[in-house]
Amino acid sequence: MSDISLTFPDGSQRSVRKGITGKELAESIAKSLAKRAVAMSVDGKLADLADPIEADATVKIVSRTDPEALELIRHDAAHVMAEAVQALWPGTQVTIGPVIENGFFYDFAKAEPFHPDDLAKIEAKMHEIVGRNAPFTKEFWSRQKAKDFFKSKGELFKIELVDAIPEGEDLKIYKQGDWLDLCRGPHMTSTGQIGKAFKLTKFAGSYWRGDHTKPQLQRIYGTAWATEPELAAYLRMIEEAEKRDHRKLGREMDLFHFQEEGPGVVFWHPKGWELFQNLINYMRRRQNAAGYREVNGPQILDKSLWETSGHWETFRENMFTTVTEDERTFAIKPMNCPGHVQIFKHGLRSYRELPYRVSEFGIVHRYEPSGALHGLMRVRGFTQDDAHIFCTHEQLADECLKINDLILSIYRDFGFEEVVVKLSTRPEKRVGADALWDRAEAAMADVLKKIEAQSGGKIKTGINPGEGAFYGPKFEYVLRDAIGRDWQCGTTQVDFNLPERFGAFYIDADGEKKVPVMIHRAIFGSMERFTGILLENTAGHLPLWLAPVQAMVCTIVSDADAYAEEVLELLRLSGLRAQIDLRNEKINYKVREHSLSKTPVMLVVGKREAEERTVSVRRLGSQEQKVLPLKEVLSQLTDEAVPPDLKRAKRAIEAAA
RNA sequence: GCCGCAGUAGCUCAGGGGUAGAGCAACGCAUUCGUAAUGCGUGGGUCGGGGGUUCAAUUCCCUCCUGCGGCACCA
Repeated sequence: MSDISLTFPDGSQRSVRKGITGKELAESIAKSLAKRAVAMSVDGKLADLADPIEADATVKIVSRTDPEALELIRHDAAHVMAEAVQALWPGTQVTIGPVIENGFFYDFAKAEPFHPDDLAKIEAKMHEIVGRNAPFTKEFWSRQKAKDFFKSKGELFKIELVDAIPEGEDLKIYKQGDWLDLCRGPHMTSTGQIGKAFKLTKFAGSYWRGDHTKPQLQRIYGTAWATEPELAAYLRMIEEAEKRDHRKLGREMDLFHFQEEGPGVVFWHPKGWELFQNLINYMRRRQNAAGYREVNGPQILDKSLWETSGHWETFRENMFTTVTEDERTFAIKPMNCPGHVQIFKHGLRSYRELPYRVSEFGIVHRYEPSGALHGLMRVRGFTQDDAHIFCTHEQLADECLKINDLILSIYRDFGFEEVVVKLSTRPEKRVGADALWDRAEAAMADVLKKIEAQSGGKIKTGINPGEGAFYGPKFEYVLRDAIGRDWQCGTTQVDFNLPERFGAFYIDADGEKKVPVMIHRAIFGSMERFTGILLENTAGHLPLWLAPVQAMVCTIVSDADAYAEEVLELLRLSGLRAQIDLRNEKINYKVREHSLSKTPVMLVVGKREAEERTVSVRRLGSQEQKVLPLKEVLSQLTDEAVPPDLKRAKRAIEAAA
């Protein structure tokens, strides 16, 4: 029998018998290793320990605590959960149970819904199965055998899965004791390797194959880790995430609320609106500096306009409409683009005016599915930091790159450095000829390459096939927040359709009428949603330039009231958003209250400060107190409160002058 | 929209076939106090809406609305 050469993680090489299994290999290396081994990695690909190694490869024996084993623990836990559910509720069909970030799920078909208490029952049964420590064994079955078997068990979904496996591919069955499942593998050596560090977290509805026209299944989510401290740390992390839920922060900080009569629309309170306006003002400055001019389009327009734009055909079910006394049908705008095209079209445009960039903080309404609504993150009425650029084909790529620069620069101002740019290509439901789509997608693919190259590898890119807007392909900018969640915010969409549909044109240098290309772009996307993201990212600890109330002057005794009023007045004259708390309460009480409402700066004044004309400064999140001269505090705070773009401008002016 | 769960005072929540309770908040009084809750007192609820069962419904049933967790959809 011939030998093969294996390379190990430490770089050493060894010649072994061809067809040696991972288990044999581990045993030949060290008994202790064989004991710890749960799987192996062959050329970076996880495999069962019982698999034979047939060719030269880099091999690592994986033990339970290796990072590679984590997905196996989770996958094995999914299998054990499926066994547990079938043991508790015979007749339940199993479907699929993949590993996901931080855990796993399994989708079941069961006539009776699960009850919340069932999670504990299933968990207990899982512990029992893990305790039995039955080995995972793999068998290769014929298609027919598998189908006959699952048919006899009434597992109709599994039969569909068998049919979906391409001809020529092995059909693997993994057994754990008496229970078995169709599975691609690999698995660890036995159920006992899963350990105890798992927990079922929630259950939910789902659709077979993710398709809402297919049967509804019941999904159970779980999390699993190699060790119990890791599980505990994960559960703590979840708790932390809940604490920074923007809906909770919105209430605690008195920023906004929702109520029954307005599903999906926001009631902004004074402090929330202040924050919102700070964001708008920042964006307005950035856009104006980048050559955009702000406009405002009508909120309600005749149906005919939406027919021309194609919205009536492709977006109708998402639109709020109204019929007036005279029986005209109007729609509340779900997008700003048709309005901007009207502005472009008004009067004759010369090629000299291109690129023609118009921006609008456009309030749009979309009838979103009820189940999609989620705080500020998904609403039915929201403000877009929208803009449209009318340009020539030649200008298109350059404009996309300019937008890219602007977007990335703005995200950096909010501390979002990790950004992924994705190109979404033509969807099934679309307007425009395929030739136009070919052209747009080719141009965008080219720009995407440039974006990646330009960033020096910092920006990751990707493709979302079929997810473009109905009028054109788009770039989606996805940012990652402080706790690792991804949010799609910005978007750049190239549109060869709308200008043509509306008959928009410009007079070119040769005196001919030409149809411009239109670029739709948004940076925050939805101002509401970005506010929510920002709140969760900062856990409510907003930077001073954004905080609705920047400083709270708190008195210790009423003897300091007059001085406190004077401090307040000076703060306000300095352009700071300050408030005063003269209530007859202890300072502990005031500090606690303003800490809970996340006021960034507390300026405490008592008798001493009043006499010395100082203030005691306490920053949110810190117990430290600094007693400083009033003058110094004013200059420090005013400096800190300058928005990042104005700070840059200030520096630029100083450098140039 | 689909599946499941929930809706009780401004907030957080307890209760449960005989028309409701706590803490915080609010209001009043006292307290002038050095960095995360001063004390005492008072007021406040058609128990999400509608319908049904019942002598009696906040409680049980139906239905609608809203929210929550997913799915599907998406900025």
